[in-house]
Amino acid sequence: MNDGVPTYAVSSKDIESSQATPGHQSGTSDSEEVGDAETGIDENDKDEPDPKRRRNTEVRVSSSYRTVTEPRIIVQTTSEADLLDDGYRWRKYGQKVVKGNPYPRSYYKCTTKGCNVRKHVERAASDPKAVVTTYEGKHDHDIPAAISSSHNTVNSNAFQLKQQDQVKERHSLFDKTGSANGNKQPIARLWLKEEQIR
DNA sequence: CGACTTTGACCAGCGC
DNA sequence: GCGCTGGTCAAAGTCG
Repeated sequence: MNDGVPTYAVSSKDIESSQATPGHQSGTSDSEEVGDAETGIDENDKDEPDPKRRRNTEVRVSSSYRTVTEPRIIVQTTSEADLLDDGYRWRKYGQKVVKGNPYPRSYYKCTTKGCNVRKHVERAASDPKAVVTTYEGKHDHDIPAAISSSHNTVNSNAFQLKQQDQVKERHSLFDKTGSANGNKQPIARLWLKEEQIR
């Protein structure tokens, strides 16, 4: 997959299972197709294609274009919440159902100006409670102070340290506040381990 | 009013 | 060469 790209993964077993999932049929692409409803809508006016469609995009930054040189960090958390608030602000830009996993994968971008960090969030097929977050790139900025979540800030600091020092360690997150308030933020466990994925 | 989410479509790589 | 799959874009809609 990626060669020479340092990838920090966690619980490779889970990741493996979520990737491979043998015995799982794709079953996608129901024979839905465009049936009939659409037809008859300004057929003649082909001059104006769907506004949704973007035809002439100058430069597409497709995944394949990227010369994967950014560090990829895979973080697995055990949480009931889909989105793990790590202190940064993210904007969702897509969601896709990937093969072998009944749960959709969500794509987020860091909304900080100039920061091109992306992250993918998906649940493990085998364990719905396991949320796998894949970070691509590194934040070249501080955690936005606007984020009002002290407990999360602690988490992010720890995470940032992991990124920088690349230390392998295990962390318990949201522990103090999570149990104290016991509602907004579920207790999540973050497993960080340095690992090379080839 | 601004920021964010949702959702469908497009595109390129990869496998068969 | 074709079809499938994953990843991203962008407009519309929603919420604070």
